[in-house]
Amino acid sequence: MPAPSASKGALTRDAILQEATQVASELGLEGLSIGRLAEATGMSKAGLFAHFGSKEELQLATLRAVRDRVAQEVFIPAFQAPRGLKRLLAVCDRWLAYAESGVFRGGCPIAAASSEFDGRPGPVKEYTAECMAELRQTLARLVREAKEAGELSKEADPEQLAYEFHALALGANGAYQLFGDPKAFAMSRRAIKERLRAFTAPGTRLAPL
Amino acid sequence: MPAPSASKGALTRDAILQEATQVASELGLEGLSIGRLAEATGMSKAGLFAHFGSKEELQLATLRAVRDRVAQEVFIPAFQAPRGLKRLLAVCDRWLAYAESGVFRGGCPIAAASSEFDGRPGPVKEYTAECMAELRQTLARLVREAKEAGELSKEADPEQLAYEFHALALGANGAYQLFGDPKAFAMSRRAIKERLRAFTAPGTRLAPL
DNA sequence: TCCTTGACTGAACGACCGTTCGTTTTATTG
DNA sequence: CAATAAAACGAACGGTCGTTCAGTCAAGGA
Repeated sequence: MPAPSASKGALTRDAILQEATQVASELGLEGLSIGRLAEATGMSKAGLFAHFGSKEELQLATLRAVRDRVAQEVFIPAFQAPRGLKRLLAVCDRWLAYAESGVFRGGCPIAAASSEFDGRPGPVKEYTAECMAELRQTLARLVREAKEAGELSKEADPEQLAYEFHALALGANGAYQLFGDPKAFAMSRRAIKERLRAFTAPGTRLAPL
Repeated sequence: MPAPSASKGALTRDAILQEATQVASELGLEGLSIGRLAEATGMSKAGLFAHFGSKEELQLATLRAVRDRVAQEVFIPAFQAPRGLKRLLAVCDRWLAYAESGVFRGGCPIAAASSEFDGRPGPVKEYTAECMAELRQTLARLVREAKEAGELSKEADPEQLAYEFHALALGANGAYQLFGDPKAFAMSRRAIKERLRAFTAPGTRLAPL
């Protein structure tokens, strides 16, 4: 992930953030303490701290790193699918695969942060809300494009469907973490597929999802 | 809520737990610190601590208090609806109303705890998982009963639908807390209604939900 | 070669954490 | 009312938290 010609500081910063995203995934952004993170990365508290200047900035940097990772794991590959229904399904499928894959052992850190900080106003809450809103708006846009392509009927409500798919994605992420049951992903996939079926022409293929 | 003839100890314990559920709702079960809780209830740390013996026991007692409240706000009234589709809709509707009502200002504390502790094995995680599983199993049973009553077709999969409704309920709770947008509840209600519509006889009334 | 700059360290800070202890106050009961 | 039990207290414990600061060390440019 780090550019090969990056300075020494940027290199260790990236190493810190990689560890930080894992901890945030399992223990949350508050459980991500500077002392523990310093020990895990083999450096001093003060040395690590200097890279961020405050705990809040460390939390924000961690979330930004997660967002970048989501872009590479979900959005960039999914957007190679042709515009329309296929692209919509690709984003749903990729996000679920991302949550299932174990790239973050404790599930999506942004999802965790959105629950952890929804009662704590401030920049961290705002940033996670932005990320969540972005995902939902993207889904809504993809539904709209599938309608424009004639693959979904006029009755399909983009905001409504985006809301539902978003809830099903987060639900699978949460259920998997809480119960350890990987069937959650299959159930969310099925729910999305069957919901879309109501808005497609009778013979339509709702491919690999 | 407390029995009128309860001892003094039980009374203050109930008062502590009422405050604790509010804090847990907004700041989570880890944010619920004994010092802050003591200050909020106007007693000393040691005095409060003695009621529980450990922080973990305080957390468990808080969750038990929330569960009792959910029973009174959701399950008991909803189960007065006649068995079948109406009872299923009543549970969904009541749970959403509970999440929207502000009985817990930061949303459902059990939902918050399930996210906060899903990466921390132990009694607290186990208890929240039990509560969540109970809700899902109840929903599945109600779908089954609606099928037996002939109100839902044979194709309706109780576990699948329970999973979906559960995800939509948690999704509304989370979206409302994060975005402050009460439309989330209407969208979850609509999603549940339209999903059930696919399994009902053409003219069926999907009443007040 | 000297000097600057950036990265990092070790020690310390005040604040708060959960928890323990001994004592004092308050309820309950005979 | 007196005796006993329960409840609440203040002070302190070791530990961790985020943060600050002065100092070390190595790399890079003039």
